Formats: sequence, structure tokens, C-alpha cells
Amino acid sequence: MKEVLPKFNSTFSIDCVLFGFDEGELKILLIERNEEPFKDWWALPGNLVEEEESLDQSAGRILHELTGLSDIYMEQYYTFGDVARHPQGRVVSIAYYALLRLGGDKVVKPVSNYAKQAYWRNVKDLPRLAFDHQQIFEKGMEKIKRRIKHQPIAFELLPEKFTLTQLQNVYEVILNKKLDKRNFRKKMLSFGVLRDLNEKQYGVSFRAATLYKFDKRKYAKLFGKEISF
Amino acid sequence: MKEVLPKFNSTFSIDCVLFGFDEGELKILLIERNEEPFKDWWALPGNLVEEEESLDQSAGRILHELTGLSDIYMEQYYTFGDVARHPQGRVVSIAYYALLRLGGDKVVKPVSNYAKQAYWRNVKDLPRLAFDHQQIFEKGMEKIKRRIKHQPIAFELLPEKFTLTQLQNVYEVILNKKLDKRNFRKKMLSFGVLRDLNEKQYGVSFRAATLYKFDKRKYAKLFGKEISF
DNA sequence: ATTACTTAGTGTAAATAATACACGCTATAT
DNA sequence: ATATAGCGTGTATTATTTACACTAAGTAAT
Repeated sequence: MKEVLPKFNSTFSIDCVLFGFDEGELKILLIERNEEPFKDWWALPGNLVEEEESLDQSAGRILHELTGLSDIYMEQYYTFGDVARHPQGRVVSIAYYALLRLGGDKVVKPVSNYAKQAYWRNVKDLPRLAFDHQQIFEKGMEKIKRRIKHQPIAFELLPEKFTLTQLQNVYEVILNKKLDKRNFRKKMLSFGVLRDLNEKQYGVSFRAATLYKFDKRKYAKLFGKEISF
Repeated sequence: MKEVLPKFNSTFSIDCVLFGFDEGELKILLIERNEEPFKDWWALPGNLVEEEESLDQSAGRILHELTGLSDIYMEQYYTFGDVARHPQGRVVSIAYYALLRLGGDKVVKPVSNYAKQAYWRNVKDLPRLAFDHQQIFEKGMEKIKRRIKHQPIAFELLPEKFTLTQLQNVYEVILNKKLDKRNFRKKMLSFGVLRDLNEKQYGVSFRAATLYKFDKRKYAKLFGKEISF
């Protein structure tokens, strides 16, 4: 291999905005840094890309290290490359958002070497973030707002079996507005991608709601047809 | 600055899908490479990012070198980082699409050091491309297809003064389908972002059409309101 | 001047989708 | 038995989308 390429010292990193939905709130996972720069600051989870891994692999690895899970829905959405975004050198960061089911059994939060601890934080009440992570978060938030109108990503935040009210909550909290219950149900059911499980919630202290499941096969058959909220 | 960062030799490049609209066709600018790797192949214009420039600056520079213009509409849309995408080393490429008015006075096509020549090619008839540029092009094409449904990017491909038929042609060629003339005009005018210039085409060998202009100020006032095709 | 040609420009009816809106039902808890 | 909390449902109105075809205006050729 000719060594013509690197003209200066540079590297790439991945930053992940990992969304979770819990107790009616949209949250993201933040880590408290244990290393310079920005020691003791809150930051998005992220890391350098290694030599023999693609960007998607790297993002998958980071999410796996954080959660122990390896099938998390994720998507690359923007790359941040301002010259001075990292105080120690030229680091271009490729941002991913990821969506996680938080139902009941909270996700594991292992401590990695560069982080003291990781916490779920409501997106409406975030602390000041390290680097340009505020900007990275905001762009990710915008992205899922647009995305949820046309793509079935809401289901990635819910348990496999969910009620229509829970689904509506996800839409409301991401779009940041109230939706009409009857219209929501009418429209959502009209897409024909939910399977009624003929099953009810269990253990709730009020009338139990019907459980539904997202039907990927029916969704695939819609092909190009636009879903719109 | 602590030299802790670069863990291996790597670098980033920018690749640009520069779209132009001319003679009713959507075209992109391709260069014929004059350097290894992929010498004599067709490729998207692109280059390495330099030490002291941001990604946007780098894309702007590349477009300027190609066209002599410096106010080209462009947008970053995806980053390609497979390990083996570049045969000479680890090169992560940040992709931009750009939109250019080609009306009449064809854009300049200077020859740079690594390219023999640059040519406009109809997107429906592209040659085999170097690296993963086919994939980069396709993703860019998808991007503008989605984008044109909600954002006023069609105007970036037209001269300042344009007819409704020309505008419709842009939509048709990007969306790759015929649109109904009456419905198109009704809807487009209903957004209220076109200014009727009370002026006619000149020098055409048939009935001259009314010229319009995109009114950015009126568009800005729409704010969040969705435009949809 | 007449004619042929080419594109510009226009309206309506029908179907579909979006919105606004309120109350009885059902399971649980006491 | 009763209170409570969330479930589940329908209709009328309005707005949007779609389908569809002819006349008008200018140019070019004879």
C-alpha cells in the first residue's frame, strides 16, 4: 500500500444519541466523563473508530459496550467536522441515533474506562454537554422528529406488545404535541401494520387495554407508500 | 496539544454529487481520473479534507475549484466509511450533494491535477464509477428525491426567472414521474412562494410563458408549515 | 393573410383525507 | 355498591387530492 494518504494527524469518532422511552418520557443516555478533555462533564457516548471496523460496526460496538445489547436500531445521520470541535486535535465525528426499548427491565449501564457512569436523562432537561454534543443532540432530535412521520421507528422504543395509548405517547413526546385519540387510532390502524393480539394488558389498576404488535411483513408490503403524521 | 489522538493512519475526503438541470435532463458532473487508483475511470469530484478547513469549507472549496463559483447550494447527506472502500488506506468520505443552475452559459470545467476533464452526464445514463461512487450517487439521488417534496430545492436548479413548465420539469425528472399540469400549477401557486414577474419568456418559437421568481422572504414566513408533493 | 403548429393557461366535479369533538364501557380498588 | 381511571368508539365538516380536455396566444411557413 502506498503511503500517500494521511496528510496530517486526524481521526474519526462516533457519537451516539441513544433514545429510550420510559414512564412516558423520552430519554437519552449520557455518560459522565472520567478523562480529559471535559473531565467530569456530561457527554454523549462515543469513541474513536478503530482501524479495522466500518462506521456502522463501530457504532454497533459502542452501543454494545454501553448496553450489552447487539441488535439496537440505529442510523447514521450527520457528520460533524469543525476544525476546533475537539481540543486535542482534528477529530471528525460521525453521529448516530439509536432507539431502545426500556420497558421494565432497565438497560444495563456498564462503566467503561473513560466514563464514571451512564444515566438516562429526559431530553427536556439536559445538562450542559461536552464538546459540540449539544448540537449533535439537537440535530439527532430533529432527525427523529422528521423520521417518525414517515418511518415506523416508534415501535423500536416500545416493548414488542404495546397498547395504542403507549404508541400515541411515543408520538406525542417526540413530536412534542398532543394528538387526538380517536384520530390517532383511526389513522394508525388504517395503515394495516399493527396486529391485534387479542390479548389484554395485565396487572394494571384500571381497565386493561388491547395489546398490539408491529407487523414487519405487512409493513414491507406497503413498499413505497407514504405514511404520514 | 497532547498527541494522543491518531491511532492509525487515516484521513477524510469529501465527495460531491453536483446536480445540474439542462435541456430537460438531470445531470451530474463526473471527472475522468488521471491518477491511480482508478486511473482513467469516471468518478465523482472529490478531494481530501485539509488540515485547517471544516467539512463544509472543504466541500465549498472543491465545488469552487470545479466551477469557479462559490455560492453553490450544497448539503452534507451521508458518510461512507467501509474499511476497504479506498484501496490505498483508510479513507472515510463525507458526501455532499450540490445543485447548480446550468442555464445557457455552461459552467466552467477547469482541469485539476488529478482529473483529465469533467463532463456533465445524464443521471439516467451513467458509466461505471470508481471506488464506491455508484453507491454514493444513489444515496444522493434518493436524498434529493425526498428533499424536493418538502424543501424548495428545485429553484436551485433553475435560472432566477423560470416558467411553471420548467419548474414542473424539474420535479418530474427528479421524482421520475409525470405530473398533472393543472394540479401542479394550482398546488405550487397555492404555497404563495412564487412571485409573478409580469414578464414573458423571450426568444422562444412559440407562445411565451409567464416568468416567475422564487420569493425567499415569503418562504421564510411559512416557517414550519409543510410543503408536500 | 391564411394556415399549421406548438406550448400556455385555465375549472370543476368526485373521491379521499384531515379535523373537531364527548360519552358510555370496563376492570380494579376500596 | 360505588368511585375511579383509563379504554374504546362514530359522525359531520372541512380541506386536500385527483382526474380530466379544451381554448388562447404566439411563431413559422406558405
